[in-house]
Amino acid sequence: MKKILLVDGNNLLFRSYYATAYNGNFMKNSKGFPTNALFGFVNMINKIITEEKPVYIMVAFDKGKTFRHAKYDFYKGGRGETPDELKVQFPIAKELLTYMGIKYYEIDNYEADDIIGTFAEYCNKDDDYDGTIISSDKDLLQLLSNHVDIKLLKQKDYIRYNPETFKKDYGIDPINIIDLKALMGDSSDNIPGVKGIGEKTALKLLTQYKTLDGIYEHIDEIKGSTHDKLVTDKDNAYMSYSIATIVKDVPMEITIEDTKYLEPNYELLNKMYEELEFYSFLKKNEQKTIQDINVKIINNINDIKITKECAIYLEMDNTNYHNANIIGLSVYNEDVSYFIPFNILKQNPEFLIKNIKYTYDLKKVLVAFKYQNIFIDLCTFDTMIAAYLLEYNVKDDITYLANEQGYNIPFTKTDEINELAKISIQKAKFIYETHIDLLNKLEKENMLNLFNNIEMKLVYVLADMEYTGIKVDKNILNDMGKEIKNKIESISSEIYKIAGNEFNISSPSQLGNILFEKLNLPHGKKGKTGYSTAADVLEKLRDKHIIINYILEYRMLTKLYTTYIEGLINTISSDNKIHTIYTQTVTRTGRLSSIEPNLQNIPIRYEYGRLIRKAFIPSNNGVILSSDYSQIELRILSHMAHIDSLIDAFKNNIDIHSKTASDIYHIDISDVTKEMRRVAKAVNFGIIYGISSFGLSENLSINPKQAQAFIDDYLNTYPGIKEYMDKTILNAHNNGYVLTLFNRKRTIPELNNKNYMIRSSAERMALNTPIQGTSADILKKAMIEIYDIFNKKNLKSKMIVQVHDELVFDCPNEELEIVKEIVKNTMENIYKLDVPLNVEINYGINWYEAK
DNA sequence: ATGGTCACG
DNA sequence: ACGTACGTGACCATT
Repeated sequence: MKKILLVDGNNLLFRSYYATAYNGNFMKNSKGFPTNALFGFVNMINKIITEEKPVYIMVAFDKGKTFRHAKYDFYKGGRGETPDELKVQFPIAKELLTYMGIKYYEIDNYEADDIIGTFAEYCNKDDDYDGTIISSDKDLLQLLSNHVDIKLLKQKDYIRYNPETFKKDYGIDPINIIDLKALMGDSSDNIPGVKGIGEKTALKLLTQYKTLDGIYEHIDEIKGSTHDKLVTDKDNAYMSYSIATIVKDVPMEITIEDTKYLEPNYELLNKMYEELEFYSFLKKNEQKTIQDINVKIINNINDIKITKECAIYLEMDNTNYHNANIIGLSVYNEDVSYFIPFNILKQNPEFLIKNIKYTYDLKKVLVAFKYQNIFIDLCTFDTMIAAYLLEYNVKDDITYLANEQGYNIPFTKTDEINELAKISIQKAKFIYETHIDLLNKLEKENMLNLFNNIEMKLVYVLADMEYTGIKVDKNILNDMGKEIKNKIESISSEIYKIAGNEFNISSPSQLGNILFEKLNLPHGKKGKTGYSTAADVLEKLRDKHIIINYILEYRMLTKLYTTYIEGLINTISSDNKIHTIYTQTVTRTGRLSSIEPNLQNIPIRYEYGRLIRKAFIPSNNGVILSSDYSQIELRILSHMAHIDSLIDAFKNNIDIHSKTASDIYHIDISDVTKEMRRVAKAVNFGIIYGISSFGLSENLSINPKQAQAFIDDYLNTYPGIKEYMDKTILNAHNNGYVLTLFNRKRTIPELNNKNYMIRSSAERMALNTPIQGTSADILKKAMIEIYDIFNKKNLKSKMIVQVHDELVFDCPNEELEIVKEIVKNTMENIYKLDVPLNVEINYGINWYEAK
């Protein structure tokens, strides 16, 4: 059996163009030639080839006047024009394919679909071949057969359909997609369909009568308005049917054997990549040679001569630097390129560290050196941070970024010191050579304050927090673990008894089988793999069967056991502390995240899980002190949108959710019930997240209409919020990005996506990011300031954990009062908004008691 | 490797 | 009619 890939070239190019284009502002090479669609296209083709390993592959394009109408009209604002910036990329795509060793076809007056349809038909007629279609266009589903499947591309990944899986999902045979389209139409394809009939009605009709013909044969059995609509639009339905049908007999003298995937012509391909400035693709085809730098591997500390600022790259043997050894240090500037093995380095690093100015992942360097009792404090430029702020793709391995920037550093992991030194020094070289460019870019974006005064300073704060760590009482975790384990065992046997057999309760698919097949409970939404057994689905089934309670209990207990008992115990170091790593370059909003372990999601909402916090204790006699901002995001929103009534409420310390409740229910605040407050709280969250009636309705378990009524009431009460939201979205569309108060930038290419769902999601990001991001900025500023004050006052107290709007301190008893004062004062006054910031402080003998 | 689930703000 | 809340990370089962 030989496999042929049938790639929808038009679809791929259009997708990648519109995924990354916003208002004429998109990727071009330095000559100004647009390259955004091509970049995605090449990426996609490479990915498909790695994943599918085809023997045969062809790419189809539309050509000439397409009679099944402009599928992409929607994008073109009805003008029927493909944007010039996209048009010019088509010929290049075809040229690239040729160099890649891939055949492409375009045939006068046919669409890509038809060529694919014809190849699909070849596969159906010849048992030697199987075809796989690559496209995001659901039209092509009609081509599914025993010999043809499809990889239906989604935003991030794909779904693979064959006739069976398709029928399972849609309830009709693939070929009836045509009948479906004939009924429901397709606006993106200019297929009218029958007016007033949507997917639901169409599917109902088709399950009963199988085809369009079937429906009209039994038209008398169909009653009501559906009947009338069908009669009125009969002609349209049949016309739509013919438009929706993909041609399977395009006259062409091509055979599958013609489409054999050939060896690429690397010379021409690379030349083209050079032209397009696709350096990251270039490297894949080149010999992985190492540029000849004269690297000196230092054997004697006295051989080192450094007179000016240099870039360094630290080589370690593990990505978790709390548990890793230093292999050596590369040092680079125009005059020197050294590789200093660890045993030499540790002899006398003092003279070196004052010249360390440019790094990649400074925090890693700081922490690793702290473990060696070496303290660095003069480095002011970190490539990783700069690149993150400028929205480059930043990973903890520098090689990715360097290669994306046109460098050619191999990913090879090696123990051989000469080779390692050569590779390592190139990383330092990359850091040295690019720092000015990055600084210029930061300046151009008005981000120097954010970079220098927030992010770079924060690196030192975080390094100290990570190195300090938080002390953990292992016995408490062990004791809880024993209790939880017993509970899990008895609940499991209870579940097996009810189910009638033993199975893996942790397997969603096995559990789904038991619940929805064996016990016949009503099932809700289904995902790609089967029925959902998520907590919100099970919650609705609580009354239907006692097993549900047991399962929810089992879920909670196993989560606690695996993640918070076993998981945490595994991360405790020999000093009885947990040393997390705060990732400063991951989130799209500017928040931190915490890994290995994640200390930002330790249970708190439910009492039993919350007990885990008893294991987090002060390092000596003292307290764990926690300080958190109350409703910081709502305050920021009130500030940014200038909502006087909310600002006043905050000024007067009025409970904001009750205030909102009184406003949207139009009652006095003293008459607000708990339930009203709960609803108002959900609405407030919704506003921050970029509200949708559906989202709110899900959250509150009410119907979307009621939810919409709440939203309308809210926005009528606070017209300023509505204006602010409209303005934010409009600006986001115009610019293609949003900013926080401190100029942190988030580019959102999906704002222009043709898909309503994706575009809406982008708009919600545009609404949420300035709020969440500004909150993150403020937290970071407060952390830096508190850290400085603690140092200046020589306090023993330590900031040890950050949880987005909360800081946690390890505080000796004698410093309790001063720390309370410093922390509250600093956090509340770190930045003046039109609203006051309010901080609550709690403390106790462990994290649990600090509530 | 990826999706489902669930822990947090 | 579409099919949804924003931002994360860890673990398990499954491919």
